[in-house]
Amino acid sequence: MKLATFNINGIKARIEALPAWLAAASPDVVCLQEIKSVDQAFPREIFETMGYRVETHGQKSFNGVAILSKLPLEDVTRGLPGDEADEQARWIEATVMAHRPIRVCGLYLPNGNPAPGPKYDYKLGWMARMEARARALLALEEPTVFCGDYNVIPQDADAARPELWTTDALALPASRAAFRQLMALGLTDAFRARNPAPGHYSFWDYQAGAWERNNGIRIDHLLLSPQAADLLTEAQIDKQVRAGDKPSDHVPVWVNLDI
DNA sequence: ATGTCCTTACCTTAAGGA
Repeated sequence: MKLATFNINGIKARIEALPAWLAAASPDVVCLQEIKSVDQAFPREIFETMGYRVETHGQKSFNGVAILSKLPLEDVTRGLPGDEADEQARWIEATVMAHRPIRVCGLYLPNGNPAPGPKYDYKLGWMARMEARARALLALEEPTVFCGDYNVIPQDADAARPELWTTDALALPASRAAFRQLMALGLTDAFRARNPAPGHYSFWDYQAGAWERNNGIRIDHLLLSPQAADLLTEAQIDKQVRAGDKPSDHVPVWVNLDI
């Protein structure tokens, strides 16, 4: 099963690039972030025609996540537990009915800039809530994948120019500590596990010629439960998508699971 | 670290977010 994560930075703006990548890459399941659309406005027919089931958790203008799947989905839930007052659409879960069921969580972790400040407080609070949710899911000891835009550069090796990010919410020590704490629950960073060398990125800013200079960062991750990690055969970044027509500032990251 | 992009709205232009 090929499972991908892709921050598309707006479904309306990516209405051509996303189907083009789906047709070329043929993932079985894709978690999308930043759909920037309410559920009713999401162009689901385009993807249904391509053989995908479509589950969205959107909001107006900002954020919004979705799962596209060629396999049946069960028990779809929306929203990250732990704060009834949080109205930002950043979390969706579904059980993908592969040969063996696999729980997939699609997430768009808050950016947190500027830090310090209320946005950074929200980021750290959100990460604590995610850790609680991950802990509960991991206790089930089933194949589970947490994939999405984490807005965290885990290590200096995940940035072309780490010195540019030292005061940024994506790389501050507290952000990295919260990410490490999540990993310490027993998760495997799929891409890093299969590609230990530095120099692989999933995001290049639109500004200042970041793509042309390969000034990238790796912030889109698929974290695997032990039972999912046992199934991992391959993990890749579709870097060339960033050079395509009207690209997102992120590119797809995907894994193959032997399931 | 800002040479851009996306979305919305008091919509031929600015703002907020990233």
